[in-house]
Order: sequence, then C-alpha cells, then structure tokens
Amino acid sequence: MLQSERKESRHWPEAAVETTVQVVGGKWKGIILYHLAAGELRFNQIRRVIPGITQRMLTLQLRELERSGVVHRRVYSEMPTRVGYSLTELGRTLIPLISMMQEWGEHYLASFGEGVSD
Amino acid sequence: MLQSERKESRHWPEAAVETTVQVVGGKWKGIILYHLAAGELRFNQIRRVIPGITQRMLTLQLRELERSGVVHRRVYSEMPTRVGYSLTELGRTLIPLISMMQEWGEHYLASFGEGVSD
DNA sequence: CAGAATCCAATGTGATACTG
DNA sequence: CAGTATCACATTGGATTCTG
Repeated sequence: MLQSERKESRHWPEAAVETTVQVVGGKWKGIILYHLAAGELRFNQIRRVIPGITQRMLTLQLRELERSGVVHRRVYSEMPTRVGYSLTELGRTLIPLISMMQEWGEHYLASFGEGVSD
Repeated sequence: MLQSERKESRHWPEAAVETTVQVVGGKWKGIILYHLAAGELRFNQIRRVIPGITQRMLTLQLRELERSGVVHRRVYSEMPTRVGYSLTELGRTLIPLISMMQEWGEHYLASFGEGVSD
C-alpha cells in the first residue's frame, strides 16, 4: 500500500506527513506500536492487551507494519507455534512520536472531557 | 511502557493514542493541519496547496477538524463569499506533533521509501 | 498457537453536477 | 467563492469457519 502507491520521487514536506500517517494511522496500528514499544509480544499477547481487535485485523495490521519495515516477525520453531512481534530499529524511532501522540491525546481528553464524540 | 505514561490518569494510554490518531489521521487531515500551521487559509487556497483533494473531501475533513476543536472556520461577510480556516489554540498544540510526523516521514522516505519494492 | 479463507456490512473516497 | 447533493466504487472491518 505504502510503497506501491508511491508518488513522485520528489519529496514535498506534506508527502512526508502523509507517509507517517500511513505508517502509524488506521484504527489499530498506533495502539499496536504503543504496546510493542515495551518489548516483544506474541500474537495472542497482543490480542489480550488490545481487547476488541479481531484476529483478522491484528494479522492484517501486523502485516502492514512489517511491510512498512517498523515491525519484525519472528517465528520460534516450537510446538505449539510461537510467533513474536517486536519493533525494528526503524520502528523504535517511532517511539517518541507515539509517545507524543499519547500525550496529546491525554491533553485533548482532559480538556475536552468525555463529551467529544470523535 | 512508554516513558511518558501517566499512571494516575483514568484514561487508558492507548485510548489517548487512538484519540490522536482520530484527530490527525485519515487521508488528508495531517496535510491540512500542516498547511494551516502557517496561518489562515481560505477554502480554495487549501485546495491549491493540496492538489488532488476533491472539494467534497476538503469540506468533509475541515468539518471533522472543526468538530474536533482544532480548526476554526471564519466567515467574512463579503461578496463573493470568503471563508478562512485557521488552527485554534488547541490546534496549535498539534504543531509539534505534525512537525515530528513530517520529520519522521522524511527520514523514512530517505532511508527506506525510495528503493523498496514489494 | 497463530494464522488463512470467506462472506458481508460499514465506511471512506472520487466524479460530477448544481447553488447562493 | 465556497460550498451541497447524488451516485458509484474502493477500502476497511467484523463474524465465522477452518487448519498445520
């Protein structure tokens, strides 16, 4: 999705903003990255810390994060199968951004209260 | 987890991340905010700096940004009609975030975006 | 355990035409 | 100039079932 719809090779600053939105945006990616910032998690561990995400969506979002190069998928040859997900080096450079997004969200929720339906 | 996590908050940190994603996410909101950071722009001025956005989408995204409280819509009583959009005070608190998103996107495009094929 | 496959509903987005 | 209205298509998301 990201690389396959690359635009011009010239980088306008807004293209950079768009790129970041595509990597961390979507309904679940920010949350997944937030949890992976703490360290490697297995598939069902992520499901447990993100109640509400379906198996299908977790798979899809993890695949996109992998494809963006920010998440690494590691298969342990065990029985039963165990798969660990962790941030790549590039993914770790996202931590300050995720952190800032969290802070802003808290500030927003605190000043606008619960009444904001968005 | 993230260093900035505030344990006394009654909001879950992931809800805060989600909230921010909803405010700045989507296909166009980040770009719109990026341009409004420079100052007030009229409707068609935004269209000009964001080639590719349709009139319909610009209207919809601006309405959502207004509704989130980060953009202010100001109608000048003139002929022909003139409407200016600008960041609210809350919206201006997003500027460091947008700026960081831009920087990360540039870093991503520079180190990863160009040569990668799927 | 960690998924893949399928179906379908909901939402997002674009093109086009029209308006005060 | 700054929108609305309408239709069509694309993308996203959920529920369910099945598998190595």
